[in-house]
Amino acid sequence: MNNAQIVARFELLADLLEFTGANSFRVRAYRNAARTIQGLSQQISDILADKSQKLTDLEGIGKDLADKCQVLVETGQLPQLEEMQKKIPQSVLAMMRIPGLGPKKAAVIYNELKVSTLEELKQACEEKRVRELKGFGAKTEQTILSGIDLAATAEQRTYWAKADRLVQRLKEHLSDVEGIKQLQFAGSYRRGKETVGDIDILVTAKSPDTAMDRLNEFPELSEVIARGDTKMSIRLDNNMQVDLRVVPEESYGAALVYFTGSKEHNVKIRGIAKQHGMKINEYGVFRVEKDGSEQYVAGKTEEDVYKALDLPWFPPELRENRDELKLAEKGLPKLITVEDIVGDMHMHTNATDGKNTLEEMINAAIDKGYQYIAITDHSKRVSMANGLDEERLLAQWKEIDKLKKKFDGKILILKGLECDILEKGGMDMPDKVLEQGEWIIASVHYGQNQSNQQITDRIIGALENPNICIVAHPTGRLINRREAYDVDLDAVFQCAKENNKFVELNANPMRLDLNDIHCHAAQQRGIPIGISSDAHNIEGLEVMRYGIIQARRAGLTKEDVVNTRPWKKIHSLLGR
DNA sequence: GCCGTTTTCGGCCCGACTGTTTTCAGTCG
Repeated sequence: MNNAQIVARFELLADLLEFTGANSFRVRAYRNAARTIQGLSQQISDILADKSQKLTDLEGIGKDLADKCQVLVETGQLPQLEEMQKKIPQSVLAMMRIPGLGPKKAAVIYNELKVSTLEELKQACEEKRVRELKGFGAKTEQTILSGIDLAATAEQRTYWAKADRLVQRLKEHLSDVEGIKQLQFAGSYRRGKETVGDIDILVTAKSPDTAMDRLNEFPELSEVIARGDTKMSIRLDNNMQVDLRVVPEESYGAALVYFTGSKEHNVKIRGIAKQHGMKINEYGVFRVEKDGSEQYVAGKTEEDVYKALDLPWFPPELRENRDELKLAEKGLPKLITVEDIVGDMHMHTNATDGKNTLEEMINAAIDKGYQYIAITDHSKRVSMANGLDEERLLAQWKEIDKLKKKFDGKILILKGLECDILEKGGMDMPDKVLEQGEWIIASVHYGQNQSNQQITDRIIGALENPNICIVAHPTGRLINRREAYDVDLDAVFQCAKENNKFVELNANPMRLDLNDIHCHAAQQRGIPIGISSDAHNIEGLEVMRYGIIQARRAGLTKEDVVNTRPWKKIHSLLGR
């Protein structure tokens, strides 16, 4: 049983426990453990097999959950979970996804009305049976009814890049409003998560109503979920929720910390505040006096808030309660920025499935100020993309040799290829050809359903080939669309390290592969990471910034990344 | 269920908003 499967079991158990009204801290313990495991780059089964390691050393995993992990790995089952699943139909849990319906209310509906599916619940609402329950009313019934479809279709988070476009429209809409002083988008958007659930807006304003009235006029608004003195929630036509919060100026920094999250980071710093005899909430940091009174200490800016707790300001991308607090003790890393990037080493032209010509791509790269680019079209196995065979590739490289002269002094153009790793292993191009190139990428496009062993062997085989420089999108996942293929990244990293090879962070917002956790693991092993656009047209070069955000979440600095260096340095990194 | 510079018990972050009550429980972030 792999980590993802263990995580799913623990999450399900947490849901079931919550539904049965278990101690909420116990529920949280399961969720925390699931989170920790999700963030591991090593398999639980490997840790168990390694006598020098202990599961209980992991944060949030004590004796009990360590035992449960072991049982899961060894038997693939968890008796406690089986028990609960027998008692509670899984369809009941879907009710808890309806906005406004939590575990308590869902349990009442299930126990009193014997309703266990969304379909039955809809019927019960329509027959006005729900409003008869104690603690329920006509309004709640209506909320449930309108939320049922949402619960059925929801669960899909929006790509960061798409959320960003919405944020820009909201920013524009709220920009020239008289009375709004400060405005910032917070939440997972600000932390740069690869997907975003909802949009959080924080403002300071003369009166909350100015901001709320303006949001109320947003053209994409479909309904107002709630509106109080300082807080307003709306839903948009695309079902996305937007929360607006208005705070006083002296609380702006504290509120920004609070609403940027993550929840886990906040819980942690609240604990630290307590140790300091202080309290932190969205209004500020307060010293708690012996008589119980509270004294405002800080809150105007984020820097003030962290400083009051003897902490440095954390870039939002690091606020995940992974290891940022430990890092802070020796000084936070200087995270990479998009300005550090001096070249792009993965792009396609109209020779294969790209839209633009060689020269168009080159000129676009010059406009971006790059020192160099690698032209890396597909190899022939990717027939769908009109992949290059030996003859066409050599012709393209000949052309590039000419262009090298033409663009001399302006930009360096590298002869590259995105060469497929064949299903049976081996490269989709003879070595005698590959060795004439300057930057050969290896990637898996076919046979993605193969076993862990097969896929791992294929990638390792590629990295051991002296002509290969880097493995592209190493896990093959497509966010919200396709799971990663079953690959032993530990073994891949090991091989990359031994052979002076690199791994890619593909900046396409649907890929972002490697993800933040894997990039961090590669960094810790000292494997240089190449951040590439994988552009298929000139506009595609712009996705580099999404890769940078992901890299920042991984804690990468300029030094960890391949294409922050001049080409000559990269050449020597490869041991050439 | 986890955790420990208040250390093996007793905490565990904290406040806004809603709907249903008639002072508050539930939900959410």
